[in-house]
Amino acid sequence: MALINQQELYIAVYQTVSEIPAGKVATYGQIAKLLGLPTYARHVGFALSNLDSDSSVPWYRVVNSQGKTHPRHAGQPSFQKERLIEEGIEFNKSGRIPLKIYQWCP
DNA sequence: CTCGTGACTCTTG
DNA sequence: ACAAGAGCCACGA
Repeated sequence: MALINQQELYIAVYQTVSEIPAGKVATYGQIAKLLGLPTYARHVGFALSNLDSDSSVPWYRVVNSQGKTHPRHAGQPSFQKERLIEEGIEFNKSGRIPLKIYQWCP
């Protein structure tokens, strides 16, 4: 699908993120690529930053390419971990998610 | 038009 | 595994 307004991009991001099944994770870059925007990883992240805490979008299933989240946004680092573990996702020794196993493959 | 900003990604060392 | 630098695109001032 061809976008491209910030608003449309946000909507598309929310929709795509919502499609992520439980027990799987995706990276910002992956979301962007799925939308046909390989270089829009930052915008994907920005779209999620606009998200309200009341939103039903599972943003915690979205991590960066290293299977981790930046400390920049991490208000509650344990929240994401607990939430993911609850869905069956386990963390590596270094606290990262093994994307090889848990990355969402559409 | 130029500059600064942003939940990112990739390549190096 | 971690840190730093460069690249990337859209938007507001």
